[in-house]
Amino acid sequence: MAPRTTAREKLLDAAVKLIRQHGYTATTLDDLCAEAGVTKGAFFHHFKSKDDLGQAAAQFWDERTGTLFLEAPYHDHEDPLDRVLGYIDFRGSIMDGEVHEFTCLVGTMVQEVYRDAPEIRKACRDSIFGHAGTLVEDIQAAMDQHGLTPSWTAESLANYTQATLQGAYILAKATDSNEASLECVAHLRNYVALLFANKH
Amino acid sequence: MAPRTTAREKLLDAAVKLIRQHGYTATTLDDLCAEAGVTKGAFFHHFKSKDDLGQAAAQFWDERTGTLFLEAPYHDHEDPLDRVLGYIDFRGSIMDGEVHEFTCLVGTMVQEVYRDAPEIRKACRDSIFGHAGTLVEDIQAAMDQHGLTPSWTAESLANYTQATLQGAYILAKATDSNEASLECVAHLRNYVALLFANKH
DNA sequence: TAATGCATACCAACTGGTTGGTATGTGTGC
DNA sequence: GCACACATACCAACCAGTTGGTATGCATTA
Repeated sequence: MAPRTTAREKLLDAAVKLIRQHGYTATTLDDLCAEAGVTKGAFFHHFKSKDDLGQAAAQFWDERTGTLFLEAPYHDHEDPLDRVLGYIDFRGSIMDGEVHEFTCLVGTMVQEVYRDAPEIRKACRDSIFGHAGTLVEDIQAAMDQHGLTPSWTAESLANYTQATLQGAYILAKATDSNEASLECVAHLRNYVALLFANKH
Repeated sequence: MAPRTTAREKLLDAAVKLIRQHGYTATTLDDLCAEAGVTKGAFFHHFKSKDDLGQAAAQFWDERTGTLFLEAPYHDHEDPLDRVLGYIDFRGSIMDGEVHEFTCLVGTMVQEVYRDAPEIRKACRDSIFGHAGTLVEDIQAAMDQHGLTPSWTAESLANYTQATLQGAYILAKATDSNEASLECVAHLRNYVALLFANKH
């Protein structure tokens, strides 16, 4: 990925890192500027307020992760079910390194700001549900291919994957480890496999 | 439940309410004292610091929710699988009212403090995994009764229920609604039902 | 071609209000 | 009297945001 050169991009990178580590409120403007290597003046040249930065960070996160998933190998499978299972496997494969490196910016941020910063909440919602939306087509295709007409929808299953992954991140932060999180990914994979195991 | 009479209990109630609404860091000592109807002097008589209150709040949450679940009707089922499924149904039945009323204090708090307040992180971990632990016996009994010897463990399935519920709370905060959350509970229930649907 | 004016991207210092916490005082019950 | 459970007043540090400035680039004009 091209190195960030502008102050705005540096601040967004700093926001992704520090907010995942410390939360939104505990991350101060001074922290962000120090991490980005710019001054408060530069900050306020690009952002109207701290909340403006938070909203931009959620959108930036959505774009960046969107690119990551767009280029992920699970799209290469021909079978839609393999794509869905491959997506879950991919999510597990990137649950590595320091906890803050693989946990989610928007899931972290929305927990504490959902009442006080509606614009940030909406940006977080759009990121989470927008990302879930990228899975719906493959899930629906797998349902059609298997002749499934269950009581649940492709959309609710897609949302469910995001909920369990967000919850896995909470377990990671609670334990400061990825062990319980990876077990959750295995259960999620098992659930999807079970759903489509039934023959029609 | 008996009304809270001491300042300490009032502060803990205030902490549960305000931290679920605003997050830990954004909830100030002044906010807590105002909500509890006491002064800073009372606060610091009972708590050494804000972080001390945070740790006590996590423990208080664990005790209070422990009592709630201990008295929940799902224990009445004779069949252990019915108790597990009943537990999930119960979790869904209390996902009602204002979002902050049914979301989780410890899941909210650990997201932002896990690096900066290890004592709070541990109290949150103990609450989450301790609560998961209360399900292990029923899950194991259901496994034994159904003759299941899967690759996963009762403990990992118990942890998985907590992860998906925590994630469901994140979706609730992102959408300011319980709709997506209840769908997640339905998927969780479906998964557990599927696991035990197989005959031996 | 050079001067000028303006826009942009910053910088360093500053500000008013807030914050977590401290010091001291007071009332009550034993 | 002392311990306890508070209340009040205060403090130093911190916070988000502001202010006045500089440096640079670009378009326009003479």
